[in-house]
Amino acid sequence: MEQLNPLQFYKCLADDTRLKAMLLISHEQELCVCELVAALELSQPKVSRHLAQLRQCGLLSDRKQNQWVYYSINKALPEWAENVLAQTRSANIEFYNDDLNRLNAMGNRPERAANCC
Amino acid sequence: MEQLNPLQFYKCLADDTRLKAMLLISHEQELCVCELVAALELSQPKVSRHLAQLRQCGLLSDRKQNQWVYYSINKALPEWAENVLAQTRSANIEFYNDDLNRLNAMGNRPERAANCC
DNA sequence: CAGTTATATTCGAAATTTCATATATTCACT
DNA sequence: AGTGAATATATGAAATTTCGAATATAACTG
Repeated sequence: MEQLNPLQFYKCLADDTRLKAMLLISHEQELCVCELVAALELSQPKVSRHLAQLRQCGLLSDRKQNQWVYYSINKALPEWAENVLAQTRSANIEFYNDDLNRLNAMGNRPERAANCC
Repeated sequence: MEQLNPLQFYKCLADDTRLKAMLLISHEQELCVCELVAALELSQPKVSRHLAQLRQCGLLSDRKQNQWVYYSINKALPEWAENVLAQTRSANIEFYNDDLNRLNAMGNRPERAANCC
């Protein structure tokens, strides 16, 4: 993958679904599609499509475990982009706070325990 | 003007003309429309339209002096947004370096001296 | 006041993006 | 094999964004 260009980076963040997904994932380290569907109250195909775009542009990584696909911030992101995300996340909690509450209220979340065994 | 929302902010940055204009202005403190037209090699109405949008969203301020309108980064920008711009600008010089060179090569630039008398 | 330069705005067309819906795939469980 | 849950993708329509071209405004110049 060629070096992330700032225009492409900001185009990725210039959509409500993608921006909230990025901030939620950044806040939670890792989220699977069904958790994002519940938190954002959006259709599964819509969420999946935007996550695919974020992965293709190099903003997210995914890992498959059992039936779930977990997305996380790509570790290979340039430092400036990491900083941009961190700044945005910590200064705009009210922007995604409702989504965070729905996430925490969600029942039947996939067990992350399996991650470490 | 209501509080700048991160989605609106990133939508403003998600266009080649607007992003380069923001980075150039951030780099030079202040630029007028004709300087941006020369640096970006774009039509005057196109540059003007994008600058108007950036001003309306609160990213830029303008000041009129004689026949020129100078645009600068809005001092009232939230700190996180200022930091985002600063990070982006210093880590992506190659993204707008050609434009900067054209700006410096430009003859007949309006005299900024009048600014201080 | 006529001409020139700098900037802004309008408007419909073109390009891009987003979306809902339907369908495909993969895996777990029985 | 058969069912259901989680995820991905294809497709054409709808919405949004961007653009060029024409025109408007405002200020300086002679």
